[in-house]
Parts: sequence; structure tokens; C-alpha cells
Amino acid sequence: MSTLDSPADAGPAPSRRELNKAATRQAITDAALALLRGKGPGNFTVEDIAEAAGISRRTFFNYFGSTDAALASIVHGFLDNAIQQLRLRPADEPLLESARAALVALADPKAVAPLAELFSLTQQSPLMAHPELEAWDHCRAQVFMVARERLAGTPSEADELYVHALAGSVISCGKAAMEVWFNRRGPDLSPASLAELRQLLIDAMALLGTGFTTPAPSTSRSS
Amino acid sequence: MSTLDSPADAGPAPSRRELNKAATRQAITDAALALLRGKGPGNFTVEDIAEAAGISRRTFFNYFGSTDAALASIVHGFLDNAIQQLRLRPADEPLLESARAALVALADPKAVAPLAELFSLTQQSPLMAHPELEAWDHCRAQVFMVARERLAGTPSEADELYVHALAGSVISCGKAAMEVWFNRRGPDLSPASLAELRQLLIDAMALLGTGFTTPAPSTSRSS
DNA sequence: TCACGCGCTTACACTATGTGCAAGTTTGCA
DNA sequence: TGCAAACTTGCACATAGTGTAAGCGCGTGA
Repeated sequence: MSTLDSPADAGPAPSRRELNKAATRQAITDAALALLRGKGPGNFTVEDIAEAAGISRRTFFNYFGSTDAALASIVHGFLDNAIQQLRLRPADEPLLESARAALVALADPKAVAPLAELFSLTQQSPLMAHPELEAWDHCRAQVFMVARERLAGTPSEADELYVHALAGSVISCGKAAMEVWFNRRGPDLSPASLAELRQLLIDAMALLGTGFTTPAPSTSRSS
Repeated sequence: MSTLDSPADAGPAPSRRELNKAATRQAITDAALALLRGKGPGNFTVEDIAEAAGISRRTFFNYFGSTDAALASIVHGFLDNAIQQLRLRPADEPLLESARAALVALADPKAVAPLAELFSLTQQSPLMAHPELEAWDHCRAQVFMVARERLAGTPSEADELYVHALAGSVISCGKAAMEVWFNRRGPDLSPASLAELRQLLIDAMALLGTGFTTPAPSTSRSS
């Protein structure tokens, strides 16, 4: 989201309007998350969220197209952050290495906490599947674009298959690492747990880089 | 496996009720596809589909949860078919090889045609994204189960990450091949086009098997 | 062959979702 | 200060999705 440390920041100038909008947006997701905690997935309506956020039902729909979309914005926030990290990596670095670095950089409590809570509240509830899948796919599209930019000008510039397959696989492996981590540790955010997440992400990218050769490749847990 | 009636029939005994249900289901998807052709995505309602299929609106919802779900059943049909092919492969074969074989076996006009038309009608229309992503994810879960079964008893039985990452990557690469193929050929089902699809699927699996080492790996088109 | 039971279809009613529109309110700017 | 643009809100309306109970068609056993 925002890294507003010093006065001379990248933003042009956060006007009052934009601050209000950001605040409203935040109020909506907060309210939605609170209701998810309190009532469980599928047991509250847009009207409930709007009331809890102190806005009208109509205004809710000015921000999000559905309850799901409001909750998925949490996932979007995390993944957008990941993309941002990815774009910071040097362009001549192998993409797998960049992805590994970007993901590991994101494995800190601040960034993972909302995601972990969302997962713990929606686990094995297909009600959440739709917008979450869409969020990951959006991220995939971003990775695709980064990968394409990097390959621009190289001999294989036009190899769409390579770029599509790579982007999709990177996302799948990142997702797999997150999923395994959550299955093992639940919403545990302790340093040891986060270290394991980092190792899983590293291992997942390594699997991709080695073509899934050895079924027992990792240092993170070998049965 | 053997019933007295038909020579090569696998079903236990298609009763009249089941035939009716199958027919209705088919009528619904046919009607939905026809409306998609005629009016474009998002420009028709459940009521329209029901009317075209000769059933009530309520009955539609007895079969599908939404218009999207009705159309996604086409994708589901294709992917279920792929899973079936995958399960026919010998259990000691490498999974990538099995996936390659299963996918190539599915690259025939009969199986691909409905999928190709659906793609051509919904391309760059996010209205279709949700249920389609869900269909792919369902397939991913199936591949995951197959992979887990195959590794049961091997030294790496408990390596969840490996299985999750592999299943996800296989799906992503299959998806990538289909996407590239459609971007190149559109709804072209000529033998040459299908041969290219097959080659793309093979190349995609090869990329996965070689860890995406060479950015210019394929025989399918190198710019 | 017939009648009973069960499953599927349907109409109805109702809640929730999502959107267009116009009026009211706040913010930016000259 | 005053105007214009952006944002919020209430209202109306079309559509989605579901529970319920009555009606119809299919399978089955007497």
C-alpha cells in the first residue's frame, strides 16, 4: 500500500479527496473483515458491511462490485506489493531469482498478517475461491508483463509460450508455497513460522528451476 | 463393467430419468452457447436461457448456479476428460510425461471445438473469467490428487510442496499452451492448427521439465 | 397392469445483488 | 467567494438466487 516515510515521497500530493477515498476504502475492508470474523463467510450482506463502515449501500458499490471483491482487495494488496518488489529487481537477473527475492522480501509479519487471517477465515470455504483466484490471476498477468519486458530485444523475444508458461508456473509455485505453509502452521506468524514460509518459497522456486527432477529436493522438511 | 444391453457401454444402466437430466443439462448449455453467440457475453439473462432451453427459470438453477457456471461446464467437460486420460497413464510414468500424453490425446477437433468456440466468444471479456478460472483450479486439484497417489510409498511421500507446486505448474503450462494457441490461430480447427496446439503442449511440458533454462527452446515457432 | 412412492419440475414469494439516475454535499480552484 | 467537478446518497428497478409446496413423470413392487 503506502510507504510514506519522508516528506519527499513519490506521490504527487495526497489531496483531501484522495485521503477520504483511501480512508473509506480502508473502512470498508476493515468492516468486511470484522464481519467475516464475527459471522463467518457467507453470513453477512453488503448492507451489513456498509452500515459497519458508516456509508450507504450504494457507496459500497462505488468502491467494490461485491463483498468478495472487498475481501479480495486484501489479497490484491499483498500481490501488488509483490509485483512492486519484483519490478525493483535488476532486469538482467533471471526471473526465477527475481521472483524468489521478491517473495522472500514479502514474507514479513506486516505484509503476511492480513493474508494469513483471511486464509484462516475462509479456508475450505469455496465462497471465497472466486475473487481470490482472480487476484492470483491478475498477479500472473503482471508477472507476465514483467517477464515480457525483460525478454524484449533478446533472441527469443517472440516466444510467447515461454513467457506465459513461466509466469503461470511462478505464480503456481508461489501459491503452492503459501498453501503448504498455511496448512502446516495456520495463522501462526512467529519468526520460526515465517522462516519456514521463506524456505518454502525458496524451495518452490528451486523446484521450478530444476525441472522438478528430484521428488525430495528441499531443506524445509523431508518427511 | 459389463452390462447386457450395449456392446461397449461403461455406464451401469442409463435410466430414463438420467437420460432426461442429461438431455436437459445439454439443452441448457446449448441454449447458453447459442445466446452467447447471438447476443454476446453479458447481454442475456438466466430467464433467456431457460426460455430457450424450454424449462423454467427455477429449473435452470437446479442444474447450474449461474449463467457463468452453465458455460463453464464446457471447460469442465474438457478438463474432466483430460483428467480421465491422465488416470489411464501408467502409474510409474513421470507425471510430466503423463500430462503431456493426456493433453496431446485431447488435442482433437471433437474435444477442442466447444472450448475453442467458447474462447473465441469470451476472449478479453472478464465476465467469463471467474468460472473459467475455477474450472482450471478444479482440474489442478485433480492433478494434485493423481500426483499424490503416484508418490504414495516413495521416499518423498510427505513432500506436499513438491506435489502442490508440480500440479499447479502443469496446469499453468497447459493453460499457457492453450492461450498461446488461441491467440495465434483463433477458433481455427484445421489439422495444421491442431498440430500446432499439440506441439505447444509438448513444448510447454518440456519447459517445465528443463526448468525454463533456455529462453528459446521450442520447435513450434522461434520468431 | 395398476397404484404407490420418489424424484424432478414448476410457480410463487422473498431476500440480496448490482446499476442508472438525479438531487444533495464536499472538495478543488480561480 | 463562487463555480465546477467529484463524491455520496436515496430511490427505483432489473436480475440473481433460494425456500417451499403443489403437481407431474418415472420406477417398482404387488
